[in-house]
Amino acid sequence: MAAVKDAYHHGDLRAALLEAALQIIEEIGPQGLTIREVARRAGVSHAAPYRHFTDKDELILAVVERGFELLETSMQAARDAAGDDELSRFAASGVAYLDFALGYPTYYRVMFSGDLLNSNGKEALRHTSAATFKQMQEDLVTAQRLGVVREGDPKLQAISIVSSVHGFVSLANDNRIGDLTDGDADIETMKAFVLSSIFEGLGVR
Amino acid sequence: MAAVKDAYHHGDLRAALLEAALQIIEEIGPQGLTIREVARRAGVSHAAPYRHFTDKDELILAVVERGFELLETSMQAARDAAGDDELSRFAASGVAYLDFALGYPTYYRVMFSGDLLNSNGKEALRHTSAATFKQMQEDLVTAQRLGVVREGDPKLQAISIVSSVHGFVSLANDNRIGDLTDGDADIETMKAFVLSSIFEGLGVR
DNA sequence: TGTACATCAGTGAACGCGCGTTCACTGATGTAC
DNA sequence: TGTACATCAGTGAACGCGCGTTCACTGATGTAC
Repeated sequence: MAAVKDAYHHGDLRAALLEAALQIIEEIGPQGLTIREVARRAGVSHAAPYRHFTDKDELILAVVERGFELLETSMQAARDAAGDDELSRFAASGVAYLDFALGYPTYYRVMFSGDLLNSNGKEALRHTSAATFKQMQEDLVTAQRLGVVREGDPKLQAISIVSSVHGFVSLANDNRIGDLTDGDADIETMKAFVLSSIFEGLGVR
Repeated sequence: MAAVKDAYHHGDLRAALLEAALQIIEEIGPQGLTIREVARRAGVSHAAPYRHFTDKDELILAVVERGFELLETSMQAARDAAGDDELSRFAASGVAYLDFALGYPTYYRVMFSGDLLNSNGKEALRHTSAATFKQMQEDLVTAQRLGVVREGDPKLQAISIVSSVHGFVSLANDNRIGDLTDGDADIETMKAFVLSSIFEGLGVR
């Protein structure tokens, strides 16, 4: 809705284009994301985006990168805010992940749906998510050592956690949960329940 | 690879087109699914599919329907094979669901990704999945009554189960699990672990 | 069994469309003097 | 402060492409007699 400031020398067209891209994915879905529509929403000719991105994939990748920055920042902030207790820090970053996914469903979708990216983008994504996954396993090993999480293969435990979380936010973000429950659903209650089920499964005490 | 039998009067072009559609989604992804490519793979002109489907959406919907038939059949078969014990029947149908999703990842993707369907298709999907979900809740109520599942809101329990399962198969089918674990992953072991985590979370005994 | 004919599955040319990308251009902005 | 000029962000026309869909057609098949 933001009025175009100046026809010429937009100011920050790059950011406006990324914003428009998110908006499109949110309203129409990933298949509606075209350079021309992005330009349209930014109030600019369809050739203008090429001043800022060499091609469509680069634009999408820029959205993904911004999303990962946001995610990493908020997970780190949650960790820091949780103090010194390892389990608290671990739980806090998990909750932050969930909050990010539920609070920025469009980012989440772009970052993890995969359908949008070409192979280069997927490679970048692979590295980032592998790093997060490694971190998670280390946290689990620590938690096991502290005796707050059941002994077991941390890789399997991590897969199980990621499955629950990814499944829940995917369902929530696709509005599938409303379908399943006939609208009789409080997302916060469900979030809490899913989290407690995860902890239950890990044998957290 | 199957040779085209006859140029004219194909025999069962309809089935061949559905088969081709699945193949495309498997190899290229949903965004590669076009009427023209489907026709190409079936060895037929790009106008031929219109003898069997009024438009592209109808073709996709036909794939989805065949997928749901397969799913329902195999879940019912698993139930029947599990005997009289309610909990066994419930667990068996859950395992059947997982096996379907992992054994027919392409069907699963078409059926649950949502990106492929227009609004009519989504409506059909909504009804089917709502019915399955209702059934699941009834099973949980029974299991609670029998004292094998922890007391609690069956809707929340069901959401938690569906989240885990959907998350796991989504990750597995997108090859995301290989990314996360550097290929060091046995899908069967993971499947078993995820299932046991679900039961753990439900307090099954 | 043979023939005439209706049916209907598949053909191939054509349509309009929106896409990604390119290119010569224009004119606003910033800077050196 | 004023002027000349280089820069470079955005324009709009144009390209080739693959898409979904339509349409008049053709020729193989099935059937009535």
